[in-house]
Amino acid sequence: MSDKPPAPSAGLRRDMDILEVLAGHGDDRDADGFGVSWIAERLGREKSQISRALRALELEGMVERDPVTRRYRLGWRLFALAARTQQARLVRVAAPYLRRLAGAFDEDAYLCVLRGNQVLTLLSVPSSRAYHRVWEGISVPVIMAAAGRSLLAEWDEERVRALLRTVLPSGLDSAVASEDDWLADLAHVRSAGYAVSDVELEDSAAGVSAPVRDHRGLITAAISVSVIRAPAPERLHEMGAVVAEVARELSAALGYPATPAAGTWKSPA
Amino acid sequence: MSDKPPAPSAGLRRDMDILEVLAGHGDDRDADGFGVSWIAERLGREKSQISRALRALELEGMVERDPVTRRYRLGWRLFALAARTQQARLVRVAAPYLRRLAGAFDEDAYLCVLRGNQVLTLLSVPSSRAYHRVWEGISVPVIMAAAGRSLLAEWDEERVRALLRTVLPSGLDSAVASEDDWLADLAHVRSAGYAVSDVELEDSAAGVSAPVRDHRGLITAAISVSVIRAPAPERLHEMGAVVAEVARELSAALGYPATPAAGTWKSPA
DNA sequence: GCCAAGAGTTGCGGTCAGTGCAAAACCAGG
DNA sequence: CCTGGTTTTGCACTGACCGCAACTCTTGGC
Repeated sequence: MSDKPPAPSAGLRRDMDILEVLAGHGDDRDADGFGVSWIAERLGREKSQISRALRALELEGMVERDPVTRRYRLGWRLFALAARTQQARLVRVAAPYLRRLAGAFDEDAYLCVLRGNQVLTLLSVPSSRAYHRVWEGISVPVIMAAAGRSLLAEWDEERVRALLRTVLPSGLDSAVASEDDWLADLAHVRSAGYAVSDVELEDSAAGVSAPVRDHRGLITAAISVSVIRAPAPERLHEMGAVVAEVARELSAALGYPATPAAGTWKSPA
Repeated sequence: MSDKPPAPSAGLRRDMDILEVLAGHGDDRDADGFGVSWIAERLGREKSQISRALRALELEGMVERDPVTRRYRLGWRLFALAARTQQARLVRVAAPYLRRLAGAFDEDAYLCVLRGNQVLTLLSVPSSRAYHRVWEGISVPVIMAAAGRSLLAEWDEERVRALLRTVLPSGLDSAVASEDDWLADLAHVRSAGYAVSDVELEDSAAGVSAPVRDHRGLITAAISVSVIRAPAPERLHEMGAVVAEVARELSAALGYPATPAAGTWKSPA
C-alpha cells in the first residue's frame, strides 16, 4: 500500500472528518442529522469505529443524538466554544454596524475574514427581501467573494500573486488578466478605502466592500454589501464611501487608534 | 491509584480539555491566548503531549496560534462548525425578536436552552446601558437563570423534583421550600405563559421569561428579559405578557402551528 | 550583544488504546 | 413472530500515544 504515512493524531483526524460530515451543507434538509452507517460509508471507515467515536463525541457534547430518530448532529458544545472565539468577539462588535448598513441600503451585509485562500463569512445580515441564503460559517475562494479585495489590500504584490495562483488555473490569459485587475483593485482600496466588485462568478453577486482594522492597524476583516441589481456606477461609489465610513467606525470600535477625520462619535444604531 | 478506569477515547478527552482551557472565562484578559507550558501545568499533563496535540488541533483549525506571541487560542473552525448547529439556526431566527424585546424595555434580553441541569445562554442582546456582561456560551444552574422556569414548565413533577435535587443540597428545609415554589411557578408558566423570577442568587438578576416551542410544540428554548431595578409587580406582569407574546411569535416562526389568537402577522423589527 | 533561564519541540522505546472483523443485539415493519 | 436493516459489542493484534530527557528556540537582564 502506498498511502501509509504513519499519520500522527489519527484519532483527531477521524473525529474532525465526522464533524465535517455532520456539518453537511447547512441546508435545512440535513437538519435531522445522519445515521452511523451513512457516515461510515461516506468516510469509507468501519461502522464500529464511527459508532464508538460518535459515542465519545456525544459524551463531550460535540455531537448530540436525536432521542427519537437516533441520528446524530452537531452538538451544543461547539456553540459554547465558538462563543469564546476571537471571531465571536468580532461578530458581537460588528453586528450593529452591519445592521445599520443592511438597513441603509436594504441589501444583505456581510462580515468576512481571510482563511488561507478562502474568505470565511462570519456574519450575514439579511435585507428585508424575502429569501436570504445563509453564508455564515461558509468559505468561498478569495476571488469570488466581494470582500476578497479588501482583505488582501495591504499584502505585498508577490504574496497576492502567489495566493491568486493557488486559486486561478495558471497559464491562462484570463488568469493573468485577472491578476493584473486584482492588483489594480487593491490599489484602489488603498487609496479610496473601498472596493467595488462586479459580478464575478455564477454564485457570487456583485458587491461593495471595505477593510476593517484591529487595534494594531492590520486588516483583519472586511465588511461588504451585496448589490443585486447593478445600479449606476456613481451609485456604487456612493455606497462605497458609506461602507468605508462604517468600516472606519467599526475599526475604531475595535481599538484602531487613528481616525483621520476625527469627527463626532456615532454610536451604532 | 483508584481512578484508573481504562478510559476509551483518551485522545479526544485530552483535546477537549485543551479546548476548554483555551475557552477560558471569556474575559477580555485571556484574549491573547495561552502558552503550551501553562496549559500543560493547568491540566497536569506533559508539555510534549500538549505541544503535539495543539499542533494537530491547529492543523484542523480548531485552535490558532498568534504568529507573534506564539500563544494559542480557539480557532476559526469552531466558528464554522457552530454556524451549522441546530442552536445556530435558532439564534438566527430568534435574534430579531430578542432585539425587539431589548429595545422595547431597554433591558438585556436572552435566548436560553436547557443542557442537563444547566441553562445555556445562546444569545444575549444588550440594552443601551453601558456595560454588558457577555453570557453567550455560558451555562448556569437552572435555578439561577431567569429562563429556568420556562424551560421546565411542561416537565412532569417527578422529573422536575429529580432535576432540582441534583442542584439543590438535599435535605435542607429551604431546598424543599424551593422545590414547592418552583412547582408552583411552573404551573403559573403553564397558565399565564410567562415566568417572573425574583433575584435568586448573587450573580443572577431578576427577570421575566417565556417558553419557546418548536414545530412539534415542545418547549425547546426560552427567552428572557433581565430586570435590574425591581419595578412594581404590575409592571413585571405587563412585561411578562409582552415577553409571552413575543415568545409566541417566535414559536410560530419556528413552525409551531397553533397561534391561538391568529391575528395579523407581525414581522420582527 | 551576550548569556542564562524559560518556553517549546523532537527522538525514542514500551505500552495501551484504537482498529477491524464478525457475531450479537437492537429496531421498525410486515 | 419473523425479516430486513442498523447499531453495538467482544476480542485479538498492532501501531499510535505517553513520558522522559535531550535539544532548540525565544526572551529578557545586564
